[in-house]
Amino acid sequence: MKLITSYENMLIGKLSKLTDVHIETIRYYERIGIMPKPRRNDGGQRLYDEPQFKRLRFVKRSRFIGFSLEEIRTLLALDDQDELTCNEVYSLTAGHLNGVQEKIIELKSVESALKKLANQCSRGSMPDCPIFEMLYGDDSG
Amino acid sequence: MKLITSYENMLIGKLSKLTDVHIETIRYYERIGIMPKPRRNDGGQRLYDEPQFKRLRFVKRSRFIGFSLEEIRTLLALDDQDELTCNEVYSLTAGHLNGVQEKIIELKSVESALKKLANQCSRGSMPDCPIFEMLYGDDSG
DNA sequence: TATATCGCCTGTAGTAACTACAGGTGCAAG
DNA sequence: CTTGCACCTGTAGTTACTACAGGCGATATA
Repeated sequence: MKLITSYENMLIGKLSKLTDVHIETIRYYERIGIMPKPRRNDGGQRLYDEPQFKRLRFVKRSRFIGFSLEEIRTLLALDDQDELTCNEVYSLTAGHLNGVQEKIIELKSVESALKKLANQCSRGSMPDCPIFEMLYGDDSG
Repeated sequence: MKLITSYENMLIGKLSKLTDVHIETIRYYERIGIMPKPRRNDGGQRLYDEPQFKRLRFVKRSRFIGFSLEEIRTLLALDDQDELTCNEVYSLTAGHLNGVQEKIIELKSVESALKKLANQCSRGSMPDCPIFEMLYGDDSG
């Protein structure tokens, strides 16, 4: 009869579902120190609480944004040590934004190359496929 | 006094420069069968010729386009066996175009999230950094 | 009570596509 | 002859997971 899920004493499976992070990944994060070692119950199963949940959610969001685990480690360390200067966080973010924008530009050029390839293709089965020609021939445009 | 570089009996370093593929990567491609085993000189050094050069350039271009090495292996096999049907090549290409377009959309959403983060940041060193808040807080938008 | 099933445990190995050594040889120039 | 660079082999490391294998804990059913 409880409508609100308690964040206390969660087993790993529940944490996994709440955060949409695979169980194996959670254990991996623990192994490499991204997540702290959790309490255990008598049977040795991991028990998580709300702070852990929030931390993992933070990691998930940061990963989605494209931060590497090393960058996330830095962010978490800043947080843990209360040495969080917004400047550092900002420059990480701005740097990352830059990288993402470059990647978008790159992918767009790949996209147009692929479109060109696909358009030139009559989809016949003749031996000199234009796609192949383009990838293989001397002219790279 | 030769203005035209000969593609015959190239050492790996020259091939590397011509194709802009790292030496280690060329050897790696050989190891996994993407590139054939080349001839050797008396000292055991690899000797490459024009067909090898073209093949490597093909691989490079295909990698740039975003084909995986497995996909490239397929393309090369089609070529090697003269079983090249343009249809197969086309569907690989079209499928890949799809993937690239999805990736672009995803990155754009990441971009806008990052922009939002960066814009909200006053770059002070106050304890409650808006970037952190966004990544850490309850509201995910 | 027995058993079946499920979720959890540890530890290791595999994935993609390279990259980076360590330790040794080939080859051309001074 | 020696210096120095390019090349050789083979192995291990990288990123961020993912996938077992083999075994235990808890619970539901027969």
